Amino acid sequence: MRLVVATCSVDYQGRLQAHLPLATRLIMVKADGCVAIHADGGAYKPLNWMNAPNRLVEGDGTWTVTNDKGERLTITMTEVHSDTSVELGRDPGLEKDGVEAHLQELLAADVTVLGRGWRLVRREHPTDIGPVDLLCRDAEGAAVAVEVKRRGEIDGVEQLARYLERLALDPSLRPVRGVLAAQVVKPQARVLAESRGIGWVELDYDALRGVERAEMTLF
Amino acid sequence: MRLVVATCSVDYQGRLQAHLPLATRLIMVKADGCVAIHADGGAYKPLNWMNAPNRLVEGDGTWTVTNDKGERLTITMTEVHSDTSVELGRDPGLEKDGVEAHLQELLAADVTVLGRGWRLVRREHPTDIGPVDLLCRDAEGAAVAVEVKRRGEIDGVEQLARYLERLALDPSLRPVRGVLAAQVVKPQARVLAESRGIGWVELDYDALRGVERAEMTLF
DNA sequence: GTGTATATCTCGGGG
DNA sequence: CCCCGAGGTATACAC
Repeated sequence: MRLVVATCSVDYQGRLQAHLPLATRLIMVKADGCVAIHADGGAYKPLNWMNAPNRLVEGDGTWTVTNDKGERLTITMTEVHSDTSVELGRDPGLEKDGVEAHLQELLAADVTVLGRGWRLVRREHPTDIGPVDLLCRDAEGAAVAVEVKRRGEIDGVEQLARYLERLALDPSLRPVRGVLAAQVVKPQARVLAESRGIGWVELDYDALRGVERAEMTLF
Repeated sequence: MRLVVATCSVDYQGRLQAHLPLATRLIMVKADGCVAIHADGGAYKPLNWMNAPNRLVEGDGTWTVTNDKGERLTITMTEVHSDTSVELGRDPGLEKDGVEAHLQELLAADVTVLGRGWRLVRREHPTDIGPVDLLCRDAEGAAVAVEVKRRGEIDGVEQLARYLERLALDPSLRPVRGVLAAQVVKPQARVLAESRGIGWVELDYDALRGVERAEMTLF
């Protein structure tokens, strides 16, 4: 990784046009070639950047970074305050827990959390516009499509509604109803869901995990 | 801005739980207090981070960053390879051109681009689920809701459809139709729009800007 | 490659 | 503060 502190102006031309007036900034060049220009604030997002793969040409006080999509980043430096490189090596990567995929796993392991007597037919049940998170049958044997979210918002309801439209075309599933399952279901999402005849349920992640742990201990 | 290169492991607990095994990384601390841990690849996004405002406590080989939302980032360093600080000063900020807001401005300045004889009623016309980008009247005086996007995709059609549902409840607007206006309208979006009776139009950004420039020259 | 969904999204605006 | 919408979203994954 190369770290350059320089007084510079920057121009980006590609998906939009953007210009940074002259100021002192940090320019980070990673091993994969990506370039990021950071100010001393504004969370982790750089002011400007160019992802890999790209080509970096260092000219006289000007760096030009281009890629195959026709994007171009031009850094014009009036003064370079420091220019250091450091070898970091390959990173073992981030281990996550508590994202939607995990929530879906926990639910799939015991869909009776959603309703007494329910059973799982299939995870990631395919439709022609994308996969439904969980396809279940309720105690009466009726099909239920479940959309799992960390946060239940309007777009989750829309997504489920689109799937329901498709699933309803399959005679073996009809009639099919939908349930939005999330740790939190926002008020707007509740309103929209109810107005479309879609159910919703809030999940307790820690309890789900506790249930799983208890069962793993049991067997 | 402070830049520390260290061999460290990292744990984050908050919106999810995440762990980074021991490896050498760059730790960036900005003037506003935000902390980001970068590997030597993976675009500009850090592996782990903590936004401002927060509290950073430096202990013996361990940094602990906490905030009021109950999030906690713990960095355990086994070796510090370098630790430098640099004064960057306040950044003048990014100037953008070519984003949706600008597209909407250009369209609002001349809605006849969308249809002969159209006139603009209001920009950001409010509904109870959000504002419609442009509300117009066509040559016959019928209401038209226009959703402006840089790229017209399925979610833009859904968004406009939701607005149309609401607008149709207003007798003074009924009947109201919708048009998705974008520089590019994706095939799926076209299909979905047409199946819902929503129109779509592709815009030439440069031409729009040229028209505006020409008019500004004229008057 | 396009298409679809997720994200500790980030960021900004409005109430 | 939350809610909502845009983003050069980025990123992963399926087709």
